[in-house]
Amino acid sequence: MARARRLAAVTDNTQQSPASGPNSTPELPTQYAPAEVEGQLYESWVARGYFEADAKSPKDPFTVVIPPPNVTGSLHLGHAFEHTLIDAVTRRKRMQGFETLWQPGMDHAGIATQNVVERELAKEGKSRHDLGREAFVERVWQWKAESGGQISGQMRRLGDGVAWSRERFTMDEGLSQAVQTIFKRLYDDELIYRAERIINWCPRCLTAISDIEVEYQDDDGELVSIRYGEGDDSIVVATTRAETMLGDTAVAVHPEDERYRHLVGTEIELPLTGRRIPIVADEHVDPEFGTGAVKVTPAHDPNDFEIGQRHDLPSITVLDEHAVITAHGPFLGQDRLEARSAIVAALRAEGRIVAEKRPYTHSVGHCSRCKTTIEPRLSMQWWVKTGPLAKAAGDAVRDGQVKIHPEEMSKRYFDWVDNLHDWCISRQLWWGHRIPVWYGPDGEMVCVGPDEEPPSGEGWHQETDVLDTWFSSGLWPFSTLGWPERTESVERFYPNSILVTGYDILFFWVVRMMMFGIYAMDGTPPFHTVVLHGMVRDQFGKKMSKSFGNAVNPLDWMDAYGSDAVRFTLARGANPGVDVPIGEDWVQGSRNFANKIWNATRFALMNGATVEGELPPAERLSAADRWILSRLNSVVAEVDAYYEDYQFAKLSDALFHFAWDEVFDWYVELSKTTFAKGGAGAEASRRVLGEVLDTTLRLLHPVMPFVTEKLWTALTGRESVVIAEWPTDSGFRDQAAEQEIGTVQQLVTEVRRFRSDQGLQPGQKVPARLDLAGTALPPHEDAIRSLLRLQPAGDGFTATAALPVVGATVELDLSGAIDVAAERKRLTKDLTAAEKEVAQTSAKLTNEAFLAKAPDHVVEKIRTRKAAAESDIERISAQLAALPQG
RNA sequence: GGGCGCAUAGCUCAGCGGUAGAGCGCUGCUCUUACAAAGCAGAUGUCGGCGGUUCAAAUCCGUCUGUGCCCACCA
Repeated sequence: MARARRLAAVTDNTQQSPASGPNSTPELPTQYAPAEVEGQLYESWVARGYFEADAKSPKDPFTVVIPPPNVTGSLHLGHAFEHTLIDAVTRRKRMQGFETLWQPGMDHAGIATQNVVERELAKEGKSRHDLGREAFVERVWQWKAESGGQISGQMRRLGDGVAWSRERFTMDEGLSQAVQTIFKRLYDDELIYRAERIINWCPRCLTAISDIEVEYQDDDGELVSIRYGEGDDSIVVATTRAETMLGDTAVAVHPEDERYRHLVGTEIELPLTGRRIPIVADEHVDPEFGTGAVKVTPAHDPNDFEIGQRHDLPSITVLDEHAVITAHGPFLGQDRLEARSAIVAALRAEGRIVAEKRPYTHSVGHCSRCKTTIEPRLSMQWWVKTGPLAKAAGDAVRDGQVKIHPEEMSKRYFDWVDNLHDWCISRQLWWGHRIPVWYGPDGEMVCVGPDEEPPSGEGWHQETDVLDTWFSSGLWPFSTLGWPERTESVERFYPNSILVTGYDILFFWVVRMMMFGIYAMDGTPPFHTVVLHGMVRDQFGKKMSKSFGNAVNPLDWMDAYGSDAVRFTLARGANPGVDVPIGEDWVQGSRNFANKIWNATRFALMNGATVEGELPPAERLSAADRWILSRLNSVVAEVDAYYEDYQFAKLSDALFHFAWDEVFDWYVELSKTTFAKGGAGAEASRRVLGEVLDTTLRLLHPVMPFVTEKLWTALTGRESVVIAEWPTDSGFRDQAAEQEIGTVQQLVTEVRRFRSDQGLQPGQKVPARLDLAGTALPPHEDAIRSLLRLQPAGDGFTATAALPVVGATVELDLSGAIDVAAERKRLTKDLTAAEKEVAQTSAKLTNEAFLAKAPDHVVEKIRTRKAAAESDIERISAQLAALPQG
């Protein structure tokens, strides 16, 4: 209450010098309340169309697509992070006058979404088969409607400046056309084919998945050694997957292996089956491993499949799609794990287990969606022949058409594209783009383009498989613009300017976009620059996960501290390509920063800061004014350079320190004296303060859009900072002023230190005499006295302390005796440090080798250091001498 | 098995050849007319170990230890 009354009084005092413009009597509370500010602002930006992009605009385009979030749920902190970076970049570009398109949308996320909806159904005790394909897909669309709404609500909350009117979904009519078009084209170019191969099969999802959807983990298995054959002709194989032996069609040994050479070409009996299988020689076998003999199961192991191909072996499938044994006999109908122990038991009964099973840790593939152990399975699937596409995708980066930030990441990119296997694109799912191929009654196969009628008639039916979800997201940079139509948007906004995404989907997504973009768009890669960011982690650098309990819902933090605070924290942690730890304390810190900006702007408004009119010429400005303008322009240049290099942490930090340490802690404090004096000096400072805040708010806007909008419009009375011009460096620099203010800061800090050490309360007024002769400080005497709470030296003034500093002397009259011991201790410590510095620098400056080889500026620097240390010694000695005895 | 990276203040991280930095945390004093979500002052590091290059090394090279990630058809 008391504070509120005091504030009212202050506001009254400033009535005598009102600011011009519509905001001269601002109604800003003393604390920034994000919740009251953020909500309304976003919808007004949307309503005014700031985020929409016009393909007909004469401005240069700047395009970036959203990495489409899966419709499986809600956004997490990682999305908030990614969106903050993209939003910051696009907001700056918009302010710089580009026709800016941030393309929004979502991904249907085939297998992931199907799984989520199947789980929903399971709660009702149903499976998708109870509904049938059509009804199930309908059900997924319903889910999409709900989940998608939630996601767009979160994006609004974050402040994402996306072109909502252009929002797309990978299962849209238009995007589905794009999918069909590219499929048909690839098919006709023989870059898509159908073939029976060993694929990664998930026995729970009941679909094939691609190599990168398999996650390998070390699992504890058991290696058992089994004797095949009888007597001298027997051979012992080692395996972790005994159940697949029912499908063995050979035993392989290394061609050079002396132990088994005599057996190659012979046949032995496969236990439990009565079948006879050949022993073949194959380079793939490692004679050092196990017994040096491998059982070969072409239908259930990728390596064995290849051995089978080389030796023309049959493939016998013994596991069905659920990974249940199909081979007739005692094991029929058993699950793979059940069968494994049953078969080992049966073999033991026959005395064929020669070495007891031993623990063996090996890498086993799991479905990235449901964690079920992958079953390699021979099956008929659709493939993209990646060779030529991947070559082009690699070359585009190699020849510099596409740049990857940070550059070290391009190594990983090359490792990947240069070793790419063909891509299995068919999925045995219901949710997704159905493959546009029709089969005829006589085994015909017709690929149907988007403008063609599918064949009809007796016996024709469409392929039931759908496409891998990454097939459609690979088209995202141009399908969202209306391709395959040659729309104005395609012409204008392709290629995209940049892509911002996590390094974790470099292979999944970026490589696919590169391949498809170059292929579909006549050799033009989809973007010029790829900016890869890290993963959000908790405050200890641990991975965030629901099961570990350290996952954070970004909305909770946005509710508590505001979106700006969350965004600023994330941006401030965003060093290129590395993971970003974030903790609630840090978000609080950012909220404090927002509040600080809020209050500094309140101060400016209460004191009539203005942005109207030309900036006064340098001759009419005080040293403080020139200093802060000089610094401001340096910071503009610095922040701009950081933006061009996607150094979000650096630019945020630079702004944080400039605003808080320089503008708020010094310039604003100095200006209090100026404003109190009034006159032309105050008039000029009001304009300068307005300028500095105006520019600082613009610079901060891309990262902290809400609070800057509220304050900037209050300060300037203009429409919106969203469409304000991005600041440019005017080139104004004033070394002399920077130095002069630096001296003021040094003096003030030194005297404050003394006051603090002497146990003086911060507010306590102290009579003092200032001798500033011979320095540039006289114009700052009032400010110095005010900052240090120094009163004029009255009649009974007796100096009890004399502080020589920066060539000036400050004499203080402390009513009681000063703590001489404390001060002496302090000064002695400083003196020792200074003497050490002199010793070190002197040693360098007398070192012949150093003088001969070090560059001039380094030598000069050392000289300066030595001189500074020497003058410190002089100063401190004088202070020590001036201390009263006792 | 390959490849990449990291070890700097209590915590999380910048710096990457010329006096050790930031945020948070910590200590002390304060409601000093924008802000206690604040102000002022302060403490804190043989920059993982060992060698080497250099006038000069947290920074470059080698090596050891610890640690993280990615890739791989280890039966």
